[in-house]
Amino acid sequence: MCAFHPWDITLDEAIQLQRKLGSLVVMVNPESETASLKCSLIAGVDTVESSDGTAIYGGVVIWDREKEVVVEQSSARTSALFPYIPGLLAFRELPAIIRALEGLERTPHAVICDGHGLAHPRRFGLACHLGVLLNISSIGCAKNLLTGNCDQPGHERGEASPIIDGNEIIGVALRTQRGVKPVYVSIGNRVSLEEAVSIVLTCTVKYRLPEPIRMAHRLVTELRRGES
DNA sequence: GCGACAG
DNA sequence: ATCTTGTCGC
Repeated sequence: MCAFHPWDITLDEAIQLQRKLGSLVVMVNPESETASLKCSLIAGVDTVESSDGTAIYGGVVIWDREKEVVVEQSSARTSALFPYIPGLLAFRELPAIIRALEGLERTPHAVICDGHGLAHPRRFGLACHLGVLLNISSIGCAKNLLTGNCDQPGHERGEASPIIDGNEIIGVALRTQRGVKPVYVSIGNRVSLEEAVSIVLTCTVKYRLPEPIRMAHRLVTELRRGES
């Protein structure tokens, strides 16, 4: 079982938990900028369901963005205890992700998540949830918007436009490659939005999605193939 | 009430 | 997420 807090809870309890933990998000990197630049180990996490939907495969890959190679990976399989509900994704995916992370020997500088961080109705998406529970730096990198609106960013790699919800900027739409759809980057925990964007950009060498996310996706998909 | 809705 | 073959392009 996972520590931290229960995962087999009701919908109302999950929402209250998000409101409670939301105040613990740290929107800056406590480490110095110079120190963060030296850290090249970035992890990506992802999950996939078993074909019958009763199990979750979680995977994590640590990517060295300087050498551009995978240096470590870990995975886990857990029972699915919570349904997929937009806004409550963390309660379905995090148990498997956390168990996968516990299998790592190295400590990455930051973890990129396949989903939102602050760009969430209650400002507490999966990336925030993971970062707060483990007290680590985390980044949300989603393929679609959940809440808020934004203009289309310029078509060149690196161009971005803010995601606005009400009167606050909750993330950015970021063009990671020329001519591809943008990804939606937001703060998870212990990073600034600027550093989150920088990390995502340095990890998108060739494709739309950050390399650590692509590798983690590949890992869990392969696990399901061989165990279903 | 109606539409939107990460993976 | 998933249903799904070929096909256009580097």
